[in-house]
Amino acid sequence: MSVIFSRQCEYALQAVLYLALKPAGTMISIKELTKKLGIPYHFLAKILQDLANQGLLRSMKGPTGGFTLAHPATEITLFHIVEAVDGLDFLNTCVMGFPDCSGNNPCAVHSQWGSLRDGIHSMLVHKNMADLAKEITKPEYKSS
Amino acid sequence: MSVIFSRQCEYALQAVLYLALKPAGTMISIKELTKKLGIPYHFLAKILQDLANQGLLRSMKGPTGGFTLAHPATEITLFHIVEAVDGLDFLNTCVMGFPDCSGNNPCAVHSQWGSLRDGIHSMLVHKNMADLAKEITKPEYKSS
DNA sequence: GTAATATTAGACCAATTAGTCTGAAATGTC
DNA sequence: GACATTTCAGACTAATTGGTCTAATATTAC
Ligand code: FES
Ligand code: FES
Repeated sequence: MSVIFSRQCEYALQAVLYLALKPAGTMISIKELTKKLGIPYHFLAKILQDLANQGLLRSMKGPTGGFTLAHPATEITLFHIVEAVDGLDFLNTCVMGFPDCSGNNPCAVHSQWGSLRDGIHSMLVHKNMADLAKEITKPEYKSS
Repeated sequence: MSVIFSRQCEYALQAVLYLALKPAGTMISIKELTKKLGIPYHFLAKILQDLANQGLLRSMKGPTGGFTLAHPATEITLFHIVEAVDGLDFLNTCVMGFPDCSGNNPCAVHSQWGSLRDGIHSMLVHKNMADLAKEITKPEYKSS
């Protein structure tokens, strides 16, 4: 199992971060992304298409075509991507799997989990792509 | 998607908690568990068998048979159950899906995720079944 | 010992998620 | 306009997880 987010979502996060590192408006092809990030070509294609349809990315066909951020990197957060790919269910589901995660009918770890979840939530909301681009040290993002 | 743990693991947590509410040594049948907790009978059977094989539960066949905790409720933590069912991968995998989650090659949210993860980890370790049994208010656990 | 009741074991099926393939449509270059 | 290169759309396959079914075995009660 992956941690919290689906693999699809993880790939989306990685790819969008890669785009954020390029000068605004630069078109990046799936080919380049798949080569640098090691994500299966056609799978990534579908994910990016989806993000484009949802307005997070812009795309263009033909040679010199590719994908680019649809908004300034400062305005795209991790949260936007997670929301677009996996949805927001993780914000109100119970760790122990009980159906109603709320103050009404809390499980025995509800309050503790609540604050941890808030922590995750705020991490996602406060980290925008420009921040991440500045902090990233992974080599696959750095070369050319 | 479930939050962090597989559905199997969620069911295990719910079931073990149910056992912890009964006087030590009381044998509880799958039938009772499945009725009270709404978990599919045969699926739960497999999960409990597995927990028994791993030494967390004791089981007995025949009428008056069933399952019971193999150790005092104070000595079984959420962590023990998660470890037995899902394993400990969640403790060292990257939120963004990168292969190596460590200080060597951290992603841009590694340190923040690290402390949140530690929070989850310590929640699991510090909550034992006796604690949970005391705190639980869910009706399905309370009636006889 | 017989019958009833419970777990055990393992094969099996269903649903979801991950990943592949093919062909069409758009765009840039010559 | 022909051609190469790219995304686009959707059907398809593979793998994992969730869930079902059946027959066997152990135990209790009569
Ligand atoms: S009810 Fe369990 S985490 Fe909210
Ligand atoms: S490297 Fe991403 S969370 Fe550790």
